Amino acid sequence: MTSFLGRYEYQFDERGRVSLPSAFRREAKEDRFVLIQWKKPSLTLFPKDSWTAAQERLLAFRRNQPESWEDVLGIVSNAAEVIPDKQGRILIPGWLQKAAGLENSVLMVGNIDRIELWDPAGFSEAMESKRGDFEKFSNQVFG
Amino acid sequence: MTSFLGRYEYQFDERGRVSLPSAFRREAKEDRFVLIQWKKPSLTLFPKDSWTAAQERLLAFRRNQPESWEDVLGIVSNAAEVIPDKQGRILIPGWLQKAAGLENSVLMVGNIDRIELWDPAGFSEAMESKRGDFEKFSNQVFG
DNA sequence: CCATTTCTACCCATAATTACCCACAAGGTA
DNA sequence: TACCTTGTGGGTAATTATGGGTAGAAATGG
Repeated sequence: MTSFLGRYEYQFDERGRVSLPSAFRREAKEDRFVLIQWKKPSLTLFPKDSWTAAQERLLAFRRNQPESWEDVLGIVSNAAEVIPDKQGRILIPGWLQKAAGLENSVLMVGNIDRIELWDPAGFSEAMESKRGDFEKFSNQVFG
Repeated sequence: MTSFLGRYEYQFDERGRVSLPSAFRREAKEDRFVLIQWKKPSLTLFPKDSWTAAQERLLAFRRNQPESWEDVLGIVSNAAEVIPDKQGRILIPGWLQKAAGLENSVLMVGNIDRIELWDPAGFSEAMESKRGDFEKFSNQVFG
Protein backbone atom coordinates (compact mmCIF):
# COMPACT_ATOMS: atom_id res chain seq x y z
CA MET A 1 0.00 0.00 0.00
CA THR A 2 1.26 3.42 -0.88
CA SER A 3 2.12 5.80 1.92
CA PHE A 4 3.46 9.20 1.06
CA LEU A 5 5.03 10.65 4.19
CA GLY A 6 7.00 13.74 5.04
CA ARG A 7 7.59 17.11 3.50
CA TYR A 8 10.09 18.36 0.98
CA GLU A 9 10.60 21.94 -0.10
CA TYR A 10 11.90 22.26 -3.64
CA GLN A 11 12.59 25.03 -6.09
CA PHE A 12 10.65 25.31 -9.24
CA ASP A 13 12.37 26.89 -12.17
CA GLU A 14 11.17 29.45 -14.67
CA ARG A 15 10.13 26.65 -17.00
CA GLY A 16 7.56 25.51 -14.40
CA ARG A 17 9.32 22.31 -13.36
CA VAL A 18 9.59 20.88 -9.84
CA SER A 19 11.30 17.74 -8.72
CA LEU A 20 9.11 15.07 -7.26
CA PRO A 21 10.91 13.79 -4.14
CA SER A 22 12.63 10.53 -4.91
CA ALA A 23 10.93 8.98 -1.89
CA PHE A 24 7.57 9.72 -3.48
CA ARG A 25 8.67 8.47 -6.87
CA ARG A 26 9.72 5.20 -5.31
CA GLU A 27 6.44 4.93 -3.43
CA ALA A 28 4.25 5.36 -6.50
CA LYS A 29 4.06 2.24 -8.65
CA GLU A 30 3.25 4.17 -11.78
CA ASP A 31 4.75 7.41 -13.03
CA ARG A 32 1.43 8.90 -14.11
CA PHE A 33 -0.33 11.38 -11.85
CA VAL A 34 -3.27 13.74 -11.89
CA LEU A 35 -2.96 17.19 -10.39
CA ILE A 36 -6.11 19.01 -9.28
CA GLN A 37 -7.26 21.76 -6.97
CA TRP A 38 -10.26 20.70 -4.93
CA LYS A 39 -9.29 22.21 -1.60
CA LYS A 40 -7.85 25.65 -1.89
CA PRO A 41 -5.23 26.89 -1.82
CA SER A 42 -3.29 23.64 -2.09
CA LEU A 43 -2.99 21.34 -5.08
CA THR A 44 -3.40 17.58 -4.81
CA LEU A 45 -1.37 15.11 -6.78
CA PHE A 46 -3.04 11.72 -7.14
CA PRO A 47 -1.33 8.64 -8.50
CA LYS A 48 -3.26 7.67 -11.60
CA ASP A 49 -4.95 4.64 -10.12
CA SER A 50 -6.41 6.42 -7.12
CA TRP A 51 -7.46 9.24 -9.41
CA THR A 52 -9.40 6.71 -11.45
CA ALA A 53 -11.40 5.73 -8.39
CA ALA A 54 -12.10 9.37 -7.60
CA GLN A 55 -13.16 9.94 -11.18
CA GLU A 56 -15.80 7.22 -10.89
CA ARG A 57 -17.22 9.00 -7.85
CA LEU A 58 -17.12 12.31 -9.72
CA LEU A 59 -19.05 10.83 -12.64
CA ALA A 60 -21.66 9.36 -10.32
CA PHE A 61 -21.96 12.70 -8.59
CA ARG A 62 -22.40 14.58 -11.83
CA ARG A 63 -25.05 12.14 -13.00
CA ASN A 64 -27.05 12.18 -9.75
CA GLN A 65 -26.77 15.89 -9.02
CA PRO A 66 -27.18 17.70 -12.34
CA GLU A 67 -27.18 21.02 -10.53
CA SER A 68 -23.54 20.50 -9.68
CA TRP A 69 -22.49 20.09 -13.31
CA GLU A 70 -20.59 23.36 -13.25
CA ASP A 71 -18.84 22.48 -10.01
CA VAL A 72 -17.50 19.27 -11.45
CA LEU A 73 -16.50 21.05 -14.62
CA GLY A 74 -14.77 23.72 -12.56
CA ILE A 75 -12.59 21.14 -10.88
CA VAL A 76 -11.87 19.00 -13.89
CA SER A 77 -11.08 21.96 -16.11
CA ASN A 78 -8.40 22.96 -13.64
CA ALA A 79 -6.87 19.50 -13.55
CA ALA A 80 -3.95 18.13 -15.50
CA GLU A 81 -2.36 14.79 -16.14
CA VAL A 82 1.25 14.96 -15.12
CA ILE A 83 4.16 12.68 -15.93
CA PRO A 84 7.64 13.16 -14.49
CA ASP A 85 10.48 13.63 -16.99
CA LYS A 86 13.59 11.46 -16.93
CA GLN A 87 14.99 13.60 -14.10
CA GLY A 88 11.88 13.07 -12.00
CA ARG A 89 10.46 16.56 -12.43
CA ILE A 90 6.83 17.42 -13.13
CA LEU A 91 5.54 20.40 -15.05
CA ILE A 92 2.86 22.44 -13.29
CA PRO A 93 0.53 24.17 -15.76
CA GLY A 94 0.43 27.94 -15.47
CA TRP A 95 -3.19 28.10 -14.44
CA LEU A 96 -2.53 25.82 -11.47
CA GLN A 97 0.57 27.72 -10.39
CA LYS A 98 -1.58 30.80 -10.20
CA ALA A 99 -4.49 29.06 -8.51
CA ALA A 100 -2.19 27.77 -5.77
CA GLY A 101 -0.12 30.94 -5.47
CA LEU A 102 3.14 29.13 -6.18
CA GLU A 103 6.31 31.12 -6.73
CA ASN A 104 9.93 30.08 -6.56
CA SER A 105 9.42 27.12 -4.26
CA VAL A 106 6.89 24.38 -3.57
CA LEU A 107 6.34 22.34 -0.46
CA MET A 108 5.56 18.76 -1.39
CA VAL A 109 3.68 17.17 1.48
CA GLY A 110 2.97 13.47 1.71
CA ASN A 111 -0.59 12.70 2.74
CA ILE A 112 -0.76 8.91 2.80
CA ASP A 113 -2.39 8.08 -0.55
CA ARG A 114 -1.73 11.45 -2.22
CA ILE A 115 0.70 14.34 -2.31
CA GLU A 116 -0.25 17.91 -1.55
CA LEU A 117 1.54 20.88 -3.09
CA TRP A 118 1.67 24.01 -1.00
CA ASP A 119 3.17 27.41 -1.03
CA PRO A 120 5.49 27.04 1.99
CA ALA A 121 4.14 30.09 3.81
CA GLY A 122 0.54 29.06 3.13
CA PHE A 123 1.17 25.64 4.59
CA SER A 124 2.50 26.77 7.95
CA GLU A 125 -0.33 29.24 8.17
CA ALA A 126 -2.90 26.50 7.53
CA MET A 127 -1.26 24.25 10.09
CA GLU A 128 -1.41 26.95 12.73
CA SER A 129 -4.92 28.14 12.10
CA LYS A 130 -6.81 25.02 11.10
CA ARG A 131 -5.70 22.52 13.71
CA GLY A 132 -8.58 20.97 15.64
CA ASP A 133 -8.70 18.90 18.79
CA PHE A 134 -7.43 15.67 17.41
CA GLU A 135 -5.89 14.82 20.74
CA LYS A 136 -9.29 13.87 22.07
CA PHE A 137 -9.56 11.15 19.45
CA SER A 138 -5.98 10.27 18.80
CA ASN A 139 -6.20 7.38 21.22
CA GLN A 140 -8.80 5.72 19.00
CA VAL A 141 -6.28 5.76 16.21
CA PHE A 142 -2.95 5.14 17.81
CA GLY A 143 -3.79 3.74 21.20
CA MET B 1 -10.44 4.83 -19.21
CA THR B 2 -10.56 8.19 -20.92
CA SER B 3 -10.17 11.30 -18.85
CA PHE B 4 -10.05 14.65 -20.59
CA LEU B 5 -8.60 17.13 -18.12
CA GLY B 6 -7.55 20.74 -18.22
CA ARG B 7 -8.25 23.72 -20.40
CA TYR B 8 -6.59 24.96 -23.56
CA GLU B 9 -7.34 28.20 -25.36
CA TYR B 10 -6.65 28.05 -29.08
CA GLN B 11 -7.16 30.27 -32.07
CA PHE B 12 -9.45 29.27 -34.80
CA ASP B 13 -8.69 30.54 -38.23
CA GLU B 14 -10.95 32.02 -40.89
CA ARG B 15 -11.33 28.59 -42.44
CA GLY B 16 -13.03 27.41 -39.26
CA ARG B 17 -10.26 25.13 -38.01
CA VAL B 18 -9.13 24.68 -34.39
CA SER B 19 -6.40 22.50 -33.02
CA LEU B 20 -7.48 19.74 -30.74
CA PRO B 21 -5.04 19.79 -27.80
CA SER B 22 -2.48 17.06 -28.20
CA ALA B 23 -3.26 15.84 -24.69
CA PHE B 24 -6.85 15.22 -25.80
CA ARG B 25 -5.79 13.56 -29.03
CA ARG B 26 -3.61 11.18 -27.07
CA GLU B 27 -6.40 10.46 -24.61
CA ALA B 28 -8.95 9.50 -27.27
CA LYS B 29 -8.35 6.06 -28.70
CA GLU B 30 -10.03 6.89 -31.98
CA ASP B 31 -9.81 10.04 -34.06
CA ARG B 32 -13.51 10.21 -34.80
CA PHE B 33 -15.71 12.55 -32.80
CA VAL B 34 -19.24 13.89 -32.76
CA LEU B 35 -19.88 17.56 -32.08
CA ILE B 36 -23.29 18.63 -30.78
CA GLN B 37 -24.94 21.41 -28.85
CA TRP B 38 -27.17 20.11 -26.10
CA LYS B 39 -26.32 22.58 -23.35
CA LYS B 40 -26.08 26.15 -24.53
CA PRO B 41 -23.99 28.05 -25.17
CA SER B 42 -21.22 25.44 -25.18
CA LEU B 43 -20.59 22.71 -27.71
CA THR B 44 -19.78 19.15 -26.69
CA LEU B 45 -17.31 16.95 -28.47
CA PHE B 46 -17.82 13.24 -27.84
CA PRO B 47 -15.37 10.54 -28.84
CA LYS B 48 -17.24 8.32 -31.25
CA ASP B 49 -17.62 5.42 -28.87
CA SER B 50 -19.20 7.36 -26.04
CA TRP B 51 -21.37 9.12 -28.58
CA THR B 52 -22.67 5.72 -29.60
CA ALA B 53 -23.84 5.07 -26.07
CA ALA B 54 -25.54 8.46 -25.95
CA GLN B 55 -27.19 7.73 -29.26
CA GLU B 56 -28.77 4.57 -27.88
CA ARG B 57 -30.28 6.62 -25.08
CA LEU B 58 -31.51 9.20 -27.58
CA LEU B 59 -33.26 6.53 -29.61
CA ALA B 60 -34.92 5.07 -26.54
CA PHE B 61 -36.00 8.53 -25.50
CA ARG B 62 -37.51 9.34 -28.86
CA ARG B 63 -39.42 6.07 -28.85
CA ASN B 64 -40.81 6.51 -25.35
CA GLN B 65 -41.54 10.22 -25.55
CA PRO B 66 -42.98 10.88 -29.00
CA GLU B 67 -43.74 14.47 -28.01
CA SER B 68 -40.02 15.18 -27.91
CA TRP B 69 -39.47 14.05 -31.49
CA GLU B 70 -38.68 17.59 -32.59
CA ASP B 71 -36.32 18.16 -29.69
CA VAL B 72 -34.28 15.15 -30.66
CA LEU B 73 -34.37 16.19 -34.29
CA GLY B 74 -33.26 19.68 -33.34
CA ILE B 75 -30.18 18.39 -31.59
CA VAL B 76 -29.23 15.79 -34.13
CA SER B 77 -29.67 18.11 -37.08
CA ASN B 78 -27.19 20.49 -35.53
CA ALA B 79 -24.64 17.79 -34.88
CA ALA B 80 -21.65 16.92 -37.01
CA GLU B 81 -19.16 14.13 -37.27
CA VAL B 82 -15.70 15.54 -36.95
CA ILE B 83 -12.30 14.08 -37.78
CA PRO B 84 -9.01 15.86 -37.12
CA ASP B 85 -6.78 16.54 -40.11
CA LYS B 86 -3.14 15.47 -40.22
CA GLN B 87 -2.21 18.52 -38.13
CA GLY B 88 -4.73 17.58 -35.44
CA ARG B 89 -7.26 20.30 -36.26
CA ILE B 90 -11.00 19.90 -36.42
CA LEU B 91 -13.37 21.87 -38.60
CA ILE B 92 -16.33 23.45 -36.81
CA PRO B 93 -19.33 23.87 -39.10
CA GLY B 94 -20.51 27.45 -39.47
CA TRP B 95 -23.89 26.90 -37.86
CA LEU B 96 -22.26 25.54 -34.73
CA GLN B 97 -19.77 28.40 -34.57
CA LYS B 98 -22.68 30.77 -34.57
CA ALA B 99 -24.74 28.74 -32.12
CA ALA B 100 -21.87 28.80 -29.64
CA GLY B 101 -20.81 32.38 -30.28
CA LEU B 102 -17.28 31.42 -31.23
CA GLU B 103 -14.98 34.06 -32.67
CA ASN B 104 -11.21 34.17 -32.94
CA SER B 105 -10.53 31.75 -30.11
CA VAL B 106 -12.01 28.65 -28.53
CA LEU B 107 -11.54 27.30 -25.05
CA MET B 108 -11.31 23.53 -25.14
CA VAL B 109 -12.30 22.20 -21.74
CA GLY B 110 -11.82 18.63 -20.64
CA ASN B 111 -14.86 17.17 -18.89
CA ILE B 112 -13.79 13.61 -18.10
CA ASP B 113 -15.45 11.59 -20.88
CA ARG B 114 -16.04 14.50 -23.27
CA ILE B 115 -14.65 17.84 -24.36
CA GLU B 116 -16.57 21.10 -24.13
CA LEU B 117 -15.96 24.00 -26.49
CA TRP B 118 -16.55 27.45 -25.08
CA ASP B 119 -16.14 31.04 -25.95
CA PRO B 120 -13.48 31.99 -23.37
CA ALA B 121 -15.47 34.88 -21.89
CA GLY B 122 -18.62 32.80 -21.74
CA PHE B 123 -16.83 30.08 -19.84
CA SER B 124 -15.50 32.26 -17.04
CA GLU B 125 -18.91 33.84 -16.77
CA ALA B 126 -20.60 30.45 -16.45
CA MET B 127 -18.04 29.37 -13.88
CA GLU B 128 -18.62 32.41 -11.74
CA SER B 129 -22.39 32.40 -11.85
CA LYS B 130 -23.29 28.74 -11.77
CA ARG B 131 -21.16 27.46 -8.94
CA GLY B 132 -23.08 25.48 -6.35
CA ASP B 133 -22.05 24.21 -2.97
CA PHE B 134 -19.85 21.39 -4.10
CA GLU B 135 -17.42 22.07 -1.31
CA LYS B 136 -19.83 20.50 1.11
CA PHE B 137 -19.60 17.26 -0.83
CA SER B 138 -16.13 17.37 -2.24
CA ASN B 139 -14.85 15.41 0.71
CA GLN B 140 -17.08 12.49 -0.25
CA VAL B 141 -15.42 12.41 -3.62
CA PHE B 142 -11.81 13.23 -2.87
CA GLY B 143 -11.45 12.70 0.84
C1' DC C 1 -22.91 16.95 -69.58
C1' DC C 2 -19.32 20.13 -68.93
C1' DA C 3 -17.56 24.51 -66.76
C1' DT C 4 -17.01 27.18 -62.76
C1' DT C 5 -16.91 28.05 -58.13
C1' DT C 6 -16.66 26.59 -53.38
C1' DC C 7 -15.06 23.75 -50.08
C1' DT C 8 -12.00 20.58 -47.89
C1' DA C 9 -7.93 17.85 -46.82
C1' DC C 10 -3.30 17.34 -47.68
C1' DC C 11 1.27 19.32 -47.67
C1' DC C 12 4.94 22.46 -46.29
C1' DA C 13 6.74 26.11 -43.33
C1' DT C 14 7.58 28.49 -38.97
C1' DA C 15 7.49 29.89 -34.11
C1' DA C 16 6.74 28.47 -29.61
C1' DT C 17 6.62 25.01 -26.30
C1' DT C 18 8.01 20.82 -24.34
C1' DA C 19 10.84 16.74 -23.30
C1' DC C 20 15.20 14.53 -23.65
C1' DC C 21 19.85 14.65 -22.60
C1' DC C 22 24.15 15.92 -20.50
C1' DA C 23 26.40 18.33 -16.77
C1' DC C 24 27.44 19.56 -12.13
C1' DA C 25 27.32 20.19 -7.20
C1' DA C 26 25.92 18.71 -2.62
C1' DG C 27 25.42 15.06 0.37
C1' DG C 28 25.69 10.03 1.78
C1' DT C 29 27.96 5.52 1.86
C1' DA C 30 31.37 2.09 1.48
C1' DT D 1 38.93 8.67 -1.59
C1' DA D 2 35.90 6.76 -4.92
C1' DC D 3 31.16 6.05 -5.91
C1' DC D 4 26.32 6.69 -6.02
C1' DT D 5 22.01 9.20 -5.51
C1' DT D 6 19.55 13.39 -6.02
C1' DG D 7 18.23 18.16 -6.96
C1' DT D 8 19.04 21.77 -10.27
C1' DG D 9 20.46 24.26 -14.61
C1' DG D 10 20.47 24.67 -19.37
C1' DG D 11 21.50 23.14 -24.53
C1' DT D 12 19.17 20.81 -28.13
C1' DA D 13 16.04 18.00 -30.53
C1' DA D 14 11.25 16.79 -30.97
C1' DT D 15 6.55 18.06 -30.56
C1' DT D 16 2.89 21.20 -31.21
C1' DA D 17 0.06 25.25 -32.60
C1' DT D 18 -0.78 28.00 -36.52
C1' DG D 19 -0.68 30.04 -41.28
C1' DG D 20 -1.25 29.43 -45.97
C1' DG D 21 -0.45 27.12 -50.95
C1' DT D 22 -2.58 23.76 -53.70
C1' DA D 23 -4.93 19.80 -55.65
C1' DG D 24 -8.91 17.13 -55.53
C1' DA D 25 -13.92 16.67 -54.21
C1' DA D 26 -18.33 18.56 -54.06
C1' DA D 27 -21.67 21.83 -55.24
C1' DT D 28 -23.73 25.02 -58.51
C1' DG D 29 -25.16 26.78 -62.97
C1' DG D 30 -25.81 26.81 -67.44
